[in-house]
Amino acid sequence: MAKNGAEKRSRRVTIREVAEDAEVSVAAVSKVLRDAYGVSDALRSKVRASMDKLGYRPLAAARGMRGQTYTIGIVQPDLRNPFFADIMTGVDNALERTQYRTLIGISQSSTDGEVAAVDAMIDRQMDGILLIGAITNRGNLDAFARGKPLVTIGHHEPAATLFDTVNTNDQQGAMLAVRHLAANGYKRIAMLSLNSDTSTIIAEREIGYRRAMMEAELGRHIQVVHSAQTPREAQITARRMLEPASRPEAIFCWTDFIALEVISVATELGLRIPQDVGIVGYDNTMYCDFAQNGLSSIDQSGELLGLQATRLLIERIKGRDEAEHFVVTPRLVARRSSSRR
Amino acid sequence: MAKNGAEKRSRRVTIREVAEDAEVSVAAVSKVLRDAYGVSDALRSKVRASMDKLGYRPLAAARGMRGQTYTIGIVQPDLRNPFFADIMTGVDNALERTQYRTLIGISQSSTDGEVAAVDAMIDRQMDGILLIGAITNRGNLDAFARGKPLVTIGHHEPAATLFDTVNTNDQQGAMLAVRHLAANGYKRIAMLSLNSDTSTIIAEREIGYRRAMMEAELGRHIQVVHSAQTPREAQITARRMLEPASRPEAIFCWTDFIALEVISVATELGLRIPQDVGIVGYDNTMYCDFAQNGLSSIDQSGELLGLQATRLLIERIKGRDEAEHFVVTPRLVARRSSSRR
DNA sequence: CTGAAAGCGCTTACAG
DNA sequence: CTGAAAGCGCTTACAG
Repeated sequence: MAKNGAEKRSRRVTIREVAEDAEVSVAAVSKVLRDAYGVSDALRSKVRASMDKLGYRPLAAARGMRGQTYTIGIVQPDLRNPFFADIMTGVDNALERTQYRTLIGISQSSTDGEVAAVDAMIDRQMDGILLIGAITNRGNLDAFARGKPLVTIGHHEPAATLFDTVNTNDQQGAMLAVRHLAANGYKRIAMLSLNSDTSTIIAEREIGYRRAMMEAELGRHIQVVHSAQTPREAQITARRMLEPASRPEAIFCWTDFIALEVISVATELGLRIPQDVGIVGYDNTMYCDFAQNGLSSIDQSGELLGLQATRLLIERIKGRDEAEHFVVTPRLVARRSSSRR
Repeated sequence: MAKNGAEKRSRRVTIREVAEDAEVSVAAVSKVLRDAYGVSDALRSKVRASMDKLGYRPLAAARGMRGQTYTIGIVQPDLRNPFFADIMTGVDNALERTQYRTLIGISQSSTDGEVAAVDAMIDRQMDGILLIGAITNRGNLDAFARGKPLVTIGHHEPAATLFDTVNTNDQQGAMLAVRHLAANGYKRIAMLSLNSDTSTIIAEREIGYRRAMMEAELGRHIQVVHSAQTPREAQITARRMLEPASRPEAIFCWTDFIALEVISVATELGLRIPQDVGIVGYDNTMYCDFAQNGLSSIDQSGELLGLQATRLLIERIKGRDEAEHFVVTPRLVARRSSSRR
């Protein structure tokens, strides 16, 4: 069994060996490790020297049994969405010059998957959890938050008290998209949304879409189509939407990723963008800027969201227990895909 | 300090409470948990009932102190490269119906970052480590492998004995790309490679490129240009390569991601693809298939790589200690970007 | 300022 | 088949 391999594996240097080498107590070494108060400079440097000499590294799991593991767990639904990389840039910036490391878990875009992923993080003694694109209900989120400090990104729960939320104003983001398309002369503007009755950001974007359509007196053209987020499903849905009989003049997509699929299908069908169909995405990921895409999109500052969420999480870990709810104002970035004028 | 928040946090149900509830010993509960031998059905079901009743969840960190954590650490250099998602699909498939979970760490594309990321995994008691796109030297890899079972994806080290490697034949992949371009009438074929003197897969691809160019009697046109993998750097390099004076007829890019940048810059400059410039990428990620890209690419079966690497890692965890080196044959997928004939 | 001792939640021989 | 006890590598009161 595991014995063979394990036996041969090099034993770790422990805090006890460092203590022996430095001729101090184990407790003293622990204090140096944690930068705790009440350690003389002489003792500290003696211990540091022994640590270096022996190549000591603290075992996070053991530290976690009593104190912290200095690890933040990030739970994310879909590795294929490049927006996640933007968020992570902000997270990394916030964590620079701290002892914390991040570990990423994938929630597989289902409620069960999300619960399992967060539970796994709690079981593995993360000091705090950053949950991205949550789709589970308030009850579960509260339960998570009772287990560990919790901050969500991309989930609206303004009345939550046990955890913090970080969002852009998604309703406003959708309104920016619709107003922009309307200003460019598009009237039959459809929305290609995510097939989810649990995502609050999707709900908000749909509300914004409807509101802006009404405001622009295009209420009779309101059409919301839902699709799963797999490339395959998105493609099928796009193909259906672009059939000549019912083709909208413009499509507002809930994320860039899906908008790129629509551009692809439209291109295949010989449709010209933006003349035959206008397209606006969401997230303003790096793909929008490629000349072959030229995709207009709603920028929600992923980097800022990641940065702010991480700051809030650290505060929570340090003991804050009043909730904070942070909301960023989105911004439209117009490119070729929607500029008919 | 952390006290306030921590004090309020709900205490976990421990193995001891389960034992009390089921009126058995702690050791008995542990055995049920691990599906160990020597437990009667009666005892097992009694314990299971108590676990469910109390909502018991084992604490991985505590298990790890003596046994396994049932966690596999995956270290990866760049979240923006979509090829990683393909690998993860294979990993997840291999782990289905096992107790293992994955946790992903980012190595920031530097040697120091890679060492730090792997060390962090070891400190956090992962049962095994999957290292993707390694750039560190043999000595460090051996040191990692002495700490934990280790398998690499995308790193050639055929003589390694302490860890397994999983790769496509990168030399062959590059040769496929060049032969395909040559067959399509391109002669001045340049390679846009990664700025790295430590990546063995890059080295192999460059060797393959040179070999195929010689074979096609295009040796005088050999040109290898290096760029960092940030979108910005890639863009600057592409712009330089596409200047009229020195423009190659075709560019073979070390990864799709970079090829998309080249398509973007070429499109901006008004160059037609594939007439004015032919392009082939590597990895055959989902973006290749978008009609606006139509990017020919070398498929290296990311899903298979992930699946096989995970299987090997589990074997290592279970005790295997002879090295295995798995190599997949790459395959060219031709699309519009290179089809001049 | 320093250290001995208890304990975190598990697993592992070992004895019965 | 079952259980009492030691121990994994740390941190945390507490005493000096």
